[in-house]
Amino acid sequence: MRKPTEQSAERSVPTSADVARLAGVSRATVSYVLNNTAAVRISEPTRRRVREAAEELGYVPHAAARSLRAGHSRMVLLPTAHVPIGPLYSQFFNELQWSLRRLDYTVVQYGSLGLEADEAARAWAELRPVAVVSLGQVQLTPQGVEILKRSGAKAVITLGSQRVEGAHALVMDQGRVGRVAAEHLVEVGRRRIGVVVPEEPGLEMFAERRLEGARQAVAGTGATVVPLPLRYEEDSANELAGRWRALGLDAVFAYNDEYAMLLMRALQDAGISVPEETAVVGSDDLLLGRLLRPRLSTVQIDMVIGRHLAELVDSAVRDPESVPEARDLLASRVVRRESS
Amino acid sequence: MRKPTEQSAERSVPTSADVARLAGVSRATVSYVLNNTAAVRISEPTRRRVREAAEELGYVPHAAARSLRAGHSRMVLLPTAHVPIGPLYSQFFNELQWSLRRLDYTVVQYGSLGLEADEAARAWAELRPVAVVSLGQVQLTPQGVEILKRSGAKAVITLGSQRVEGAHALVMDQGRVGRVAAEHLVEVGRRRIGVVVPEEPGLEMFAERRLEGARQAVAGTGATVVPLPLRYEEDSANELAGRWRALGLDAVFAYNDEYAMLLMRALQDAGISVPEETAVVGSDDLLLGRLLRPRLSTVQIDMVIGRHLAELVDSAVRDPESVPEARDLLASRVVRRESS
DNA sequence: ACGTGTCAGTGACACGTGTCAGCACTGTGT
DNA sequence: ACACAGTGCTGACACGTGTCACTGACACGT
Repeated sequence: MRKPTEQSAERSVPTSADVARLAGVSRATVSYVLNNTAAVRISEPTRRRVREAAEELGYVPHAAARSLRAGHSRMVLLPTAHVPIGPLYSQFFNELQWSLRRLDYTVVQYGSLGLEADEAARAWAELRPVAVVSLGQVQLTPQGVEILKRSGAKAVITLGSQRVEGAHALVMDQGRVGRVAAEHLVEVGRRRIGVVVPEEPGLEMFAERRLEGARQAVAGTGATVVPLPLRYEEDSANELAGRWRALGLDAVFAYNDEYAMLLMRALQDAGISVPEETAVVGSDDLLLGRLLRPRLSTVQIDMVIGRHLAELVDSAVRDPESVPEARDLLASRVVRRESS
Repeated sequence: MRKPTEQSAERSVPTSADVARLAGVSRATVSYVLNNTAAVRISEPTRRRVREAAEELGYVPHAAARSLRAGHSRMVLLPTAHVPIGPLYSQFFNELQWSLRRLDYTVVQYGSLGLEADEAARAWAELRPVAVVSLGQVQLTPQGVEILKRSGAKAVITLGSQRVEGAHALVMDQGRVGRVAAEHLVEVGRRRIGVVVPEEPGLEMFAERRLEGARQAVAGTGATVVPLPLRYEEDSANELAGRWRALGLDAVFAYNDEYAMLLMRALQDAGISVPEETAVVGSDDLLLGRLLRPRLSTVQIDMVIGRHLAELVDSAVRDPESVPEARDLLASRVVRRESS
């Protein structure tokens, strides 16, 4: 009764030593049994005793101790700042998470709101993740990448259009979205095509690429592209619609279904007929776009990036030297409704 | 030149021992300096040498080792399954993250997609978080709570309308949203009020409470409430609109601006005039709702929960026995536009 | 009686960190 | 000359885990 092991220290969390004591075996045996270590043979009765003891104590291994001993973890860190919204992102994210779990990684999102670039990198490095996937919300510097790699990260991967020295990159071909939209508009006979460029921060890298894609699509067709800065507010849209005739456009690719809806309403309120006078095309195929009259034409995007990205992570972890510089084509097609 | 410490073991992660060696001091001193331990006095020149050595090696402390030694962490775990979308959630989430950081907690989101309840709890427990905030996407059982508490979690907090034995709860008064909506509709003279109940999984707990709130609001006024199951699809909305006249409703609170927009369009297509024949009220005050004609009336919700929740976490960690059973009123008001 | 082999399990170390007790010096008062 | 306090630093332990080298016990063939 002098040892405080049994019930007196009730509130301390059980360790594998406690399990070993209860099962009457050594700690090593406990480890072998609970991890199903193949190279060691333990008799079935002993296995049962260990498992029952673990169950009874409610033993849960200590991840930190485990990865400390192992010298590495299977943690993939996903820095998060302002959560982007929308079903597309949600789908991508779920797919990434799911695919990484299948590959036996643990996905951890780390809130990095309000941290400066290298400060953030240091915070991430403390967790010793095996890989870091940056969605471009926190700007990653080459120094940041160096910090992470030095801390043992096998792979640092940037997603999107940014490219950082030392990091792997999965380039999303956002340009493709602009390209198919502009191609469609040219095909239906439009000549002067506006391209909405959102002014909201954090969207630049998508917007710029889509604009660029549209430019490529019209090259050599005689059509032209005009960038149109727009904030996601009614006033901004009305202001733009007010000087629409002066711009002399007969079509607009509006970055997004949301921006498209906003702009289309403003155009109609300003007396501009859609699609006769101006065609409107959005992107993402939101259900809400189908509710407007005319129904909104849109670019439908297949989000298969999640699985690609997961595989990129895995191969980069296995062999950090291989730099596949993957590129995803963002398979996308125009769904023509009534607004174009 | 026989020690592989300097450049030959280049690729190994620097530890505090390496820093100590380079600075020519003991490891203890390094720890004291880098943590600014108040109770120990170290001369300024030594401090500088240590800091410079740490800088030169790119030393980053090992969070796992640290929390292993400390016996506790400042990690708040936020299980994530299907990411809910929408600006409201985004705002809440950023606020929570920000507030917890100010209280010196580290927020970690853990992807728990596809895990069963207690399996998930065990996975979380491995990380030994000091607190777990469950948003109700993964159903938490009393056993799950027990597992977490036994693993050292000081606070297990559920957010939303679920309540779990053993866990603290921050009850969001979702009923309030339904209440103000229904009150408004009664006030403008409506008598038979439909309340849309989304059939999508994961929304039940919100939907049920809002319905309940609407029921409370009409009690004693002579008005009645009719629940209307609806999927977020055009077909479902059209089907509902097709039998609208048979339902004999003169108003509907549609759970959401999105559902409201969907339903309103279907009603109009079915020849039912809004708001004359049927008034429509949504919730969340999406910008897009203002684009429809008539403009959508909506319930505007103040999301101040983030800070409340952070404070609840902190107080629960400080004194796990205190059970404040907090309740948030979801301060909300109707913004009347043209659809009601 | 002795080497050889298999089975079932154990003891001890290392991972990187924080902290406690203690040690060598130096000044300071008597 | 000695006690005493203060300063600046170090040695050693503990946290919980995985794994390697090793040990007793027993069976078998000669």
